[in-house]
Amino acid sequence: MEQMVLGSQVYPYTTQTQRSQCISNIVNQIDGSSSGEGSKPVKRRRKRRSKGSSATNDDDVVDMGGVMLRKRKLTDEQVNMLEYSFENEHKLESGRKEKIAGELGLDPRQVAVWFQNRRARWKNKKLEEEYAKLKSHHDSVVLGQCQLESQVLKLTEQLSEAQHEIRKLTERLGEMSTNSSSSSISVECNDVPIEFEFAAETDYNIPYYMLDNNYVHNMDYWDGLYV
DNA sequence: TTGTGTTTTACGACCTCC
DNA sequence: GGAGGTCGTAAAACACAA
Repeated sequence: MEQMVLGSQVYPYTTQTQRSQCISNIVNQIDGSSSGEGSKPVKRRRKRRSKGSSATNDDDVVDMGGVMLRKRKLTDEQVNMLEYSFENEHKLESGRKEKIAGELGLDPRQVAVWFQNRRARWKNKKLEEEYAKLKSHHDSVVLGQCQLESQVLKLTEQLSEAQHEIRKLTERLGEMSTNSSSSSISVECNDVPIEFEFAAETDYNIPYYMLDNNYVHNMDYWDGLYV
């Protein structure tokens, strides 16, 4: 394993990629320490730990040219405890933060950051759940709409066929009425009994139709509406 | 081994509340 | 004004395919 040294700090690396990252980290460190506190507000360079140093416990808090780099990965136990605490209360007041930090051996700032990130993850999850719920509802509405549209199509076809039948019957009745003295005639269309009544002392060419004992439409009115 | 995508930790900027 | 919140993002850590 190769290594680079900056002051008392050692940056180990094994690959060219890691070497480049070591260089990048060192350059960043130098930039950070050399960029003095100028008159205008300067963005402070973020404290990052070096790629080479594996970090799992408090021993990983190292001094990098005056910048303290803390451990990155929390232990499973710490995360479990934080999760448990988060389930009880998503907000983190000062006293609770200090208490958790003390119990877990963490910096209060780390606890605060962990809660901030955890809230963000929780919010994202909630949004995803909400989206899934809305999408499911939307899909079922669309499906219902499709079913209704197909039903409308089917009924429209049936209506058209019925109108066609009625028109043919009317033509036949027109011919028959000239030879008949009856004021009504009963026929069947598609197994549906239809009774035609001719209004007395009125125009024989404008009949009313009874379907299931209900007057439904005048032919011209129907044609005007649906054809 | 390396490139790449995802997750986790950490921070800066800005906002709100007391 | 300070504490603590969100938001956006950097960068390390990690997982995994090629």
